[in-house]
Amino acid sequence: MNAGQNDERNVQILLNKEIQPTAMRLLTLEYLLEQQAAVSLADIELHFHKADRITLYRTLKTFEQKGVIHSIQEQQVTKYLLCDESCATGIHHDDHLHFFCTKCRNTTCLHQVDLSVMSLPPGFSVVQWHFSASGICDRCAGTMQ
Amino acid sequence: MNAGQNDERNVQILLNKEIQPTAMRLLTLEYLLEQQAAVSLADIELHFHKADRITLYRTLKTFEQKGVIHSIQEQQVTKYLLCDESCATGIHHDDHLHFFCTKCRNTTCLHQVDLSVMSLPPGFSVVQWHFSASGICDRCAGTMQ
DNA sequence: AGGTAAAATGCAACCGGGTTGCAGGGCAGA
DNA sequence: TCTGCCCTGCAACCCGGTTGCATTTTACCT
Repeated sequence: MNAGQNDERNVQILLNKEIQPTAMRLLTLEYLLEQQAAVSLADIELHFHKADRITLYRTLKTFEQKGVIHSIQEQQVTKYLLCDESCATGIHHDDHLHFFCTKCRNTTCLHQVDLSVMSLPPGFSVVQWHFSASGICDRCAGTMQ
Repeated sequence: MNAGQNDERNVQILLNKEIQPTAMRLLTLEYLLEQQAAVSLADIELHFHKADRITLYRTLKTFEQKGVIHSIQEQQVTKYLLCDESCATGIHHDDHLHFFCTKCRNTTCLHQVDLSVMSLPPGFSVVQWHFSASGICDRCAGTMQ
Protein backbone atom coordinates (compact mmCIF):
# COMPACT_ATOMS: atom_id res chain seq x y z
CA MET A 1 0.00 0.00 0.00
CA ASN A 2 1.59 3.20 -1.10
CA ALA A 3 -0.30 6.41 -0.49
CA GLY A 4 1.45 8.19 -3.30
CA GLN A 5 0.51 5.49 -5.76
CA ASN A 6 -3.10 5.57 -4.64
CA ASP A 7 -3.17 9.32 -5.07
CA GLU A 8 -1.76 8.92 -8.53
CA ARG A 9 -4.39 6.34 -9.40
CA ASN A 10 -7.20 8.50 -8.02
CA VAL A 11 -5.99 11.49 -9.98
CA GLN A 12 -6.21 9.34 -13.08
CA ILE A 13 -9.74 8.23 -12.20
CA LEU A 14 -10.85 11.85 -12.04
CA LEU A 15 -8.99 12.90 -15.16
CA ASN A 16 -10.53 10.04 -17.08
CA LYS A 17 -13.92 11.44 -16.19
CA GLU A 18 -12.91 15.00 -17.09
CA ILE A 19 -12.84 16.23 -13.52
CA GLN A 20 -10.14 18.50 -12.20
CA PRO A 21 -8.39 16.61 -9.42
CA THR A 22 -8.47 19.12 -6.58
CA ALA A 23 -7.57 18.26 -3.02
CA MET A 24 -11.16 18.18 -1.83
CA ARG A 25 -12.25 15.98 -4.69
CA LEU A 26 -9.43 13.53 -4.16
CA LEU A 27 -10.26 13.22 -0.49
CA THR A 28 -13.91 12.68 -1.30
CA LEU A 29 -13.10 10.09 -3.93
CA GLU A 30 -10.73 8.30 -1.58
CA TYR A 31 -13.46 8.16 1.04
CA LEU A 32 -16.00 6.86 -1.44
CA LEU A 33 -13.61 4.17 -2.62
CA GLU A 34 -13.33 2.90 0.94
CA GLN A 35 -17.06 2.53 1.43
CA GLN A 36 -18.84 -0.78 1.15
CA ALA A 37 -22.25 0.87 1.42
CA ALA A 38 -24.05 3.94 0.16
CA VAL A 39 -23.27 7.12 2.03
CA SER A 40 -25.24 10.30 2.44
CA LEU A 41 -23.96 13.85 2.28
CA ALA A 42 -24.33 14.01 6.05
CA ASP A 43 -22.17 10.89 6.43
CA ILE A 44 -19.34 12.42 4.47
CA GLU A 45 -19.73 15.72 6.25
CA LEU A 46 -19.37 13.92 9.55
CA HIS A 47 -16.26 12.14 8.34
CA PHE A 48 -14.57 15.32 7.13
CA HIS A 49 -15.70 17.44 10.05
CA LYS A 50 -13.69 20.35 8.76
CA ALA A 51 -15.13 20.32 5.26
CA ASP A 52 -17.81 22.61 3.97
CA ARG A 53 -21.19 21.04 3.38
CA ILE A 54 -21.82 22.95 0.17
CA THR A 55 -18.49 22.07 -1.35
CA LEU A 56 -19.13 18.43 -0.62
CA TYR A 57 -22.58 18.76 -2.08
CA ARG A 58 -21.19 20.22 -5.28
CA THR A 59 -18.41 17.68 -5.42
CA LEU A 60 -20.97 14.89 -5.28
CA LYS A 61 -23.09 16.59 -7.91
CA THR A 62 -20.07 16.84 -10.18
CA PHE A 63 -19.12 13.21 -9.54
CA GLU A 64 -22.64 12.10 -10.27
CA GLN A 65 -22.95 14.14 -13.41
CA LYS A 66 -19.61 12.89 -14.72
CA GLY A 67 -20.44 9.27 -14.05
CA VAL A 68 -18.22 8.57 -11.05
CA ILE A 69 -21.00 7.90 -8.60
CA HIS A 70 -24.74 7.36 -8.72
CA SER A 71 -27.33 8.40 -6.21
CA ILE A 72 -30.26 6.61 -4.69
CA GLN A 73 -33.12 7.74 -2.47
CA GLU A 74 -33.19 6.09 0.91
CA GLN A 75 -36.15 7.27 3.01
CA GLN A 76 -35.94 10.98 2.26
CA VAL A 77 -32.17 11.17 1.99
CA THR A 78 -29.96 10.90 -1.04
CA LYS A 79 -27.13 8.42 -0.79
CA TYR A 80 -24.19 7.91 -3.10
CA LEU A 81 -22.31 4.92 -4.46
CA LEU A 82 -19.45 4.44 -6.87
CA CYS A 83 -20.49 3.66 -10.42
CA ASP A 84 -19.39 0.83 -12.62
CA GLU A 85 -16.60 1.46 -15.07
CA SER A 86 -19.13 1.73 -17.84
CA CYS A 87 -20.71 4.92 -16.57
CA ALA A 88 -19.76 8.23 -18.15
CA THR A 89 -20.94 11.82 -18.32
CA GLY A 90 -24.70 11.82 -18.14
CA ILE A 91 -24.85 8.09 -18.77
CA HIS A 92 -25.53 5.75 -15.92
CA HIS A 93 -26.04 2.02 -15.82
CA ASP A 94 -27.44 1.65 -12.36
CA ASP A 95 -29.90 -1.09 -13.16
CA HIS A 96 -28.97 -3.33 -10.32
CA LEU A 97 -30.61 -4.02 -7.00
CA HIS A 98 -29.94 -1.85 -3.95
CA PHE A 99 -30.43 -3.63 -0.69
CA PHE A 100 -31.10 -1.69 2.49
CA CYS A 101 -30.52 -3.57 5.71
CA THR A 102 -32.86 -2.38 8.41
CA LYS A 103 -30.51 -3.65 11.07
CA CYS A 104 -27.15 -2.16 10.16
CA ARG A 105 -28.88 0.53 8.07
CA ASN A 106 -26.44 0.06 5.22
CA THR A 107 -27.30 0.09 1.55
CA THR A 108 -25.31 -2.17 -0.73
CA CYS A 109 -25.45 -3.02 -4.40
CA LEU A 110 -26.39 -6.56 -5.33
CA HIS A 111 -25.11 -6.88 -8.87
CA GLN A 112 -25.64 -10.61 -8.87
CA VAL A 113 -29.42 -10.33 -8.94
CA ASP A 114 -30.62 -10.77 -12.46
CA LEU A 115 -33.08 -8.09 -13.47
CA SER A 116 -33.00 -8.73 -17.18
CA VAL A 117 -36.11 -10.88 -16.86
CA MET A 118 -38.14 -7.76 -16.26
CA SER A 119 -40.49 -6.86 -19.04
CA LEU A 120 -43.07 -4.13 -19.32
CA PRO A 121 -46.48 -3.99 -20.96
CA PRO A 122 -46.46 -2.70 -24.55
CA GLY A 123 -46.36 1.06 -24.94
CA PHE A 124 -44.03 1.71 -22.03
CA SER A 125 -40.42 2.61 -22.67
CA VAL A 126 -38.05 2.68 -19.77
CA VAL A 127 -35.23 5.14 -19.41
CA GLN A 128 -34.19 4.17 -15.94
CA TRP A 129 -34.84 1.38 -13.46
CA HIS A 130 -34.79 1.73 -9.72
CA PHE A 131 -34.75 -1.48 -7.77
CA SER A 132 -34.45 -1.70 -4.06
CA ALA A 133 -35.35 -4.02 -1.30
CA SER A 134 -35.14 -3.77 2.44
CA GLY A 135 -34.70 -6.44 5.04
CA ILE A 136 -31.80 -8.17 6.74
CA CYS A 137 -28.50 -8.52 4.95
CA ASP A 138 -26.35 -11.62 4.96
CA ARG A 139 -23.86 -10.20 7.41
CA CYS A 140 -26.51 -9.24 9.96
CA ALA A 141 -28.33 -12.54 9.48
CA GLY A 142 -25.14 -14.36 10.38
CA THR A 143 -24.59 -12.40 13.56
CA MET A 144 -27.85 -12.77 15.42
CA GLN A 145 -27.47 -11.29 18.83
CA MET B 1 -73.88 7.19 -9.58
CA ASN B 2 -75.39 8.13 -6.29
CA ALA B 3 -73.41 10.42 -4.01
CA GLY B 4 -75.14 9.16 -0.92
CA GLN B 5 -74.31 5.60 -1.79
CA ASN B 6 -70.71 6.45 -2.46
CA ASP B 7 -70.49 8.20 0.88
CA GLU B 8 -71.94 5.16 2.55
CA ARG B 9 -69.46 2.92 0.80
CA ASN B 10 -66.53 5.15 1.74
CA VAL B 11 -67.62 5.25 5.35
CA GLN B 12 -67.53 1.47 5.29
CA ILE B 13 -64.06 1.45 3.77
CA LEU B 14 -62.78 3.55 6.64
CA LEU B 15 -64.63 1.64 9.34
CA ASN B 16 -63.26 -1.62 7.98
CA LYS B 17 -59.79 -0.22 8.51
CA GLU B 18 -60.66 1.04 11.99
CA ILE B 19 -60.60 4.70 11.03
CA GLN B 20 -63.18 7.17 12.28
CA PRO B 21 -64.93 8.50 9.16
CA THR B 22 -64.67 12.25 9.67
CA ALA B 23 -65.60 14.74 6.97
CA MET B 24 -61.99 15.55 6.14
CA ARG B 25 -61.06 11.90 5.89
CA LEU B 26 -63.99 11.09 3.66
CA LEU B 27 -63.13 13.93 1.32
CA THR B 28 -59.52 12.82 1.20
CA LEU B 29 -60.50 9.22 0.56
CA GLU B 30 -62.92 10.28 -2.16
CA TYR B 31 -60.17 12.26 -3.85
CA LEU B 32 -57.73 9.38 -3.62
CA LEU B 33 -60.28 7.00 -5.11
CA GLU B 34 -60.60 9.26 -8.14
CA GLN B 35 -56.87 9.31 -8.84
CA GLN B 36 -55.25 7.18 -11.51
CA ALA B 37 -51.78 8.17 -10.42
CA ALA B 38 -49.84 8.74 -7.23
CA VAL B 39 -50.41 12.11 -5.60
CA SER B 40 -48.27 14.12 -3.26
CA LEU B 41 -49.36 16.01 -0.18
CA ALA B 42 -48.96 19.21 -2.16
CA ASP B 43 -51.26 17.89 -4.88
CA ILE B 44 -54.03 17.22 -2.43
CA GLU B 45 -53.44 20.52 -0.69
CA LEU B 46 -53.85 22.26 -4.02
CA HIS B 47 -57.06 20.42 -4.74
CA PHE B 48 -58.60 21.26 -1.36
CA HIS B 49 -57.32 24.78 -1.29
CA LYS B 50 -59.21 25.41 1.93
CA ALA B 51 -57.79 22.45 3.79
CA ASP B 52 -55.01 22.56 6.31
CA ARG B 53 -51.73 21.02 5.24
CA ILE B 54 -51.07 19.42 8.61
CA THR B 55 -54.46 17.81 8.86
CA LEU B 56 -54.00 16.36 5.40
CA TYR B 57 -50.57 15.18 6.36
CA ARG B 58 -51.93 13.42 9.41
CA THR B 59 -54.85 12.00 7.49
CA LEU B 60 -52.44 10.45 5.02
CA LYS B 61 -50.26 9.12 7.82
CA THR B 62 -53.31 7.52 9.38
CA PHE B 63 -54.41 6.06 6.06
CA GLU B 64 -50.98 4.68 5.44
CA GLN B 65 -50.62 3.21 8.87
CA LYS B 66 -54.03 1.57 8.68
CA GLY B 67 -53.40 0.07 5.28
CA VAL B 68 -55.60 2.26 3.10
CA ILE B 69 -52.81 3.79 1.08
CA HIS B 70 -49.12 3.24 0.54
CA SER B 71 -46.44 5.79 -0.07
CA ILE B 72 -43.58 5.93 -2.51
CA GLN B 73 -40.63 8.26 -2.93
CA GLU B 74 -40.57 10.18 -6.17
CA GLN B 75 -37.53 12.45 -6.45
CA GLN B 76 -37.57 13.88 -2.93
CA VAL B 77 -41.32 13.95 -2.52
CA THR B 78 -43.60 11.38 -0.99
CA LYS B 79 -46.55 10.31 -3.10
CA TYR B 80 -49.55 8.25 -2.12
CA LEU B 81 -51.60 5.53 -3.77
CA LEU B 82 -54.51 3.37 -2.70
CA CYS B 83 -53.57 -0.05 -1.44
CA ASP B 84 -54.87 -3.39 -2.53
CA GLU B 85 -57.66 -4.93 -0.52
CA SER B 86 -55.14 -7.20 1.11
CA CYS B 87 -53.36 -4.44 3.02
CA ALA B 88 -54.16 -3.89 6.68
CA THR B 89 -52.81 -2.08 9.71
CA GLY B 90 -49.04 -2.10 9.48
CA ILE B 91 -49.10 -4.69 6.72
CA HIS B 92 -48.50 -3.65 3.15
CA HIS B 93 -48.17 -5.66 -0.01
CA ASP B 94 -46.79 -3.06 -2.34
CA ASP B 95 -44.50 -5.35 -4.24
CA HIS B 96 -45.49 -4.17 -7.67
CA LEU B 97 -43.81 -1.86 -10.11
CA HIS B 98 -44.29 1.90 -9.98
CA PHE B 99 -43.84 3.61 -13.28
CA PHE B 100 -43.00 7.30 -13.43
CA CYS B 101 -43.61 8.98 -16.77
CA THR B 102 -41.14 11.79 -17.33
CA LYS B 103 -43.52 13.42 -19.78
CA CYS B 104 -46.83 13.62 -17.92
CA ARG B 105 -45.02 13.27 -14.58
CA ASN B 106 -47.54 10.74 -13.34
CA THR B 107 -46.74 7.68 -11.33
CA THR B 108 -48.87 4.61 -11.87
CA CYS B 109 -48.85 1.08 -10.55
CA LEU B 110 -48.11 -1.69 -13.02
CA HIS B 111 -49.50 -4.74 -11.30
CA GLN B 112 -49.16 -6.82 -14.42
CA VAL B 113 -45.38 -6.88 -14.27
CA ASP B 114 -44.28 -10.13 -12.73
CA LEU B 115 -41.72 -9.67 -10.01
CA SER B 116 -41.92 -13.13 -8.54
CA VAL B 117 -38.95 -14.19 -10.62
CA MET B 118 -36.74 -12.11 -8.38
CA SER B 119 -34.42 -14.07 -6.16
CA LEU B 120 -31.74 -12.91 -3.78
CA PRO B 121 -28.37 -14.37 -2.86
CA PRO B 122 -28.42 -16.63 0.20
CA GLY B 123 -28.38 -14.90 3.57
CA PHE B 124 -30.57 -12.00 2.56
CA SER B 125 -34.15 -11.87 3.73
CA VAL B 126 -36.44 -9.27 2.22
CA VAL B 127 -39.12 -7.48 4.14
CA GLN B 128 -40.10 -5.06 1.44
CA TRP B 129 -39.50 -4.54 -2.24
CA HIS B 130 -39.41 -1.20 -3.98
CA PHE B 131 -39.54 -1.31 -7.74
CA SER B 132 -39.79 1.67 -9.93
CA ALA B 133 -38.96 2.68 -13.42
CA SER B 134 -39.06 5.95 -15.25
CA GLY B 135 -39.58 6.66 -18.91
CA ILE B 136 -42.52 7.25 -21.19
CA CYS B 137 -45.87 5.71 -20.39
CA ASP B 138 -48.18 4.10 -22.93
CA ARG B 139 -50.55 7.04 -23.02
CA CYS B 140 -47.81 9.58 -23.71
CA ALA B 141 -46.17 7.28 -26.25
CA GLY B 142 -49.44 7.22 -28.16
CA THR B 143 -49.74 10.97 -28.26
CA MET B 144 -46.45 12.11 -29.71
CA GLN B 145 -46.63 15.76 -30.38
C1' DA C 1 7.77 34.74 -13.03
C1' DG C 2 3.63 37.76 -13.65
C1' DG C 3 -0.99 38.47 -15.19
C1' DT C 4 -5.48 36.97 -16.41
C1' DA C 5 -9.52 34.17 -16.79
C1' DA C 6 -11.94 30.29 -15.34
C1' DA C 7 -12.97 27.02 -11.98
C1' DA C 8 -13.43 25.66 -7.19
C1' DT C 9 -14.41 26.88 -2.56
C1' DG C 10 -16.68 28.88 1.52
C1' DC C 11 -20.24 31.51 3.61
C1' DA C 12 -24.94 32.98 4.11
C1' DA C 13 -29.24 32.42 3.17
C1' DC C 14 -33.29 30.40 1.22
C1' DC C 15 -36.66 26.84 0.06
C1' DG C 16 -39.83 23.27 0.57
C1' DG C 17 -41.35 18.93 2.42
C1' DG C 18 -41.84 16.59 6.59
C1' DT C 19 -42.79 16.72 11.50
C1' DT C 20 -44.10 18.06 16.33
C1' DG C 21 -46.42 20.75 20.21
C1' DC C 22 -50.19 22.77 21.77
C1' DA C 23 -54.64 24.91 22.16
C1' DG C 24 -59.42 24.90 20.61
C1' DG C 25 -63.54 22.41 18.96
C1' DG C 26 -66.59 18.69 18.07
C1' DC C 27 -68.35 14.30 18.93
C1' DA C 28 -69.53 10.08 21.58
C1' DG C 29 -70.47 7.93 25.55
C1' DA C 30 -71.66 8.20 30.48
C1' DT D 1 -75.72 17.80 30.39
C1' DC D 2 -71.06 16.79 31.52
C1' DT D 3 -66.63 14.71 30.54
C1' DG D 4 -62.96 13.01 28.03
C1' DC D 5 -60.98 11.76 23.86
C1' DC D 6 -59.98 12.38 19.19
C1' DC D 7 -59.65 15.47 15.29
C1' DT D 8 -58.39 19.83 13.61
C1' DG D 9 -55.84 24.06 12.81
C1' DC D 10 -52.16 27.14 13.76
C1' DA D 11 -47.37 28.06 14.65
C1' DA D 12 -43.12 26.77 14.61
C1' DC D 13 -39.22 23.84 13.90
C1' DC D 14 -36.01 20.65 11.54
C1' DC D 15 -33.25 19.08 8.06
C1' DG D 16 -31.73 18.03 3.43
C1' DG D 17 -31.22 20.18 -0.80
C1' DT D 18 -30.12 24.28 -3.43
C1' DT D 19 -28.61 28.99 -5.05
C1' DG D 20 -26.08 33.61 -5.08
C1' DC D 21 -22.16 35.83 -4.35
C1' DA D 22 -17.60 37.02 -2.77
C1' DT D 23 -13.07 34.95 -2.21
C1' DT D 24 -9.49 31.77 -3.20
C1' DT D 25 -7.19 28.59 -5.96
C1' DT D 26 -5.77 26.73 -10.32
C1' DA D 27 -4.61 26.59 -15.13
C1' DC D 28 -2.99 28.84 -18.89
C1' DC D 29 -0.75 32.34 -21.63
C1' DT D 30 3.02 35.66 -22.34
